[in-house]
Amino acid sequence: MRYRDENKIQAIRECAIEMVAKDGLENFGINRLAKAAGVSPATIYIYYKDKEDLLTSISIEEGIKMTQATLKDFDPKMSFKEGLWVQWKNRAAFALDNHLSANFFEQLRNSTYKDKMMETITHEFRRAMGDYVHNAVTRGEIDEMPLEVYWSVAFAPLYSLIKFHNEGQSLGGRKFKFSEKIMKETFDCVVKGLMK
Amino acid sequence: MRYRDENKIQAIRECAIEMVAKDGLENFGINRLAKAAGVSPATIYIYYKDKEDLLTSISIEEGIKMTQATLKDFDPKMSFKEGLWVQWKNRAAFALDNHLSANFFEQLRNSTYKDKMMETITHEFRRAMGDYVHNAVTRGEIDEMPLEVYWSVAFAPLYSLIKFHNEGQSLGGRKFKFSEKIMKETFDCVVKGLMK
DNA sequence: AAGATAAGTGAGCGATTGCTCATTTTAAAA
DNA sequence: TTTTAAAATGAGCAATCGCTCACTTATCTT
Repeated sequence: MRYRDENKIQAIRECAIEMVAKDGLENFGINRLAKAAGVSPATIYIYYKDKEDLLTSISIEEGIKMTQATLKDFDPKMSFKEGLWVQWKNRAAFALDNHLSANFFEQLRNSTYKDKMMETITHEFRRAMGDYVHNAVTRGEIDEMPLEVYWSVAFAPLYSLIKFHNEGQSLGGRKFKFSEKIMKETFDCVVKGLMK
Repeated sequence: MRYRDENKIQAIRECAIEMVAKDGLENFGINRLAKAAGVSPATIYIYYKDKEDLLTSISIEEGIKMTQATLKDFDPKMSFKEGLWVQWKNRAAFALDNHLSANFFEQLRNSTYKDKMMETITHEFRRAMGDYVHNAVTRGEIDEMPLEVYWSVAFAPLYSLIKFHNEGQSLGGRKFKFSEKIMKETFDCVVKGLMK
């Protein structure tokens, strides 16, 4: 027997993330990836069934990493405001530290691969958020609402800010820069809207 | 001389939008497009310099249509709350009526083509929003904030809701359905957070 | 040392990619 | 009617695509 070379599989994963993030999902290809990772195209098919399997598998792994990072020091029994703030800080820190992963994930989430990848992620999310949101409702901190509405109000603004920052986009004349101060102000705004 | 056949160029545009929306940007190709639109591949290059020019041109056109639709019956002199509500209703109606366009636009906005397309769109947006937001600030309805923060809080939640609806995604067990009632509730939540 | 088994490879398959060019078609201008 | 010039075409180019296979290499068990 011969054991799998963990350096190889890791090189494949990291190169795939970097390529998609930098050149775009539409320019991602197996032959390119093999060359970039320094392996044979055939080697990739030892680890992944096909191109779709590779992309969805990696995006699920990254999604789980992101979810776990977001939930660091988080406890479902926290007050609503404190709990959401912990998640915002964690999520922002992860996106800044791993902006290739974050970009990769965001591209997959807006592609035809989204269905397969989001199954696992949303299940993970729901398991983690269910109790916390329910507690906040029963404590009378927030109104009951569909989880999709909650996500849209509580997280979409943060994701948007991170995107503006990471992609160097700008609506004003000067380039937008993320900062803890801006994040806190935006957070206060969102929490004020959500809480009774 | 021979005149350009407007049916042809329109067929090219509409098929491109449909193909990207349904099969994904990563599966979009010129030869496919030509076959779907019933024209020769070479014909496409009469109207567009290359694949990138085609995608960015169409996305800019659709973006401008979307912006104009969003600003229907909108007046920069409106009160903050009324003005934002008009835009939410318009934007949601457009996305439901033209969900292929909306999906196409969203995919381009999350791809490597985003830089080229967003230049024009954000300029249009800034021209339209500048006065309105400024008025709201001087009237003391909202605090001053970077345009990116404003956009993230005021619009990102709506875009997220529309995506949940159009793409049939779901966080809860049952499928999420958009409705005027849910939109209004979400809107109230957002406005409460933004206004003093 | 020999045998077994899975990891890993490089060449290359058929299909498809973005794009071009020699040619034909069309309709206005002369 | 003839000329003219742009619109439109279909065949097909070089390059690349996703993927496979016959084969070599490494490391375990016997």
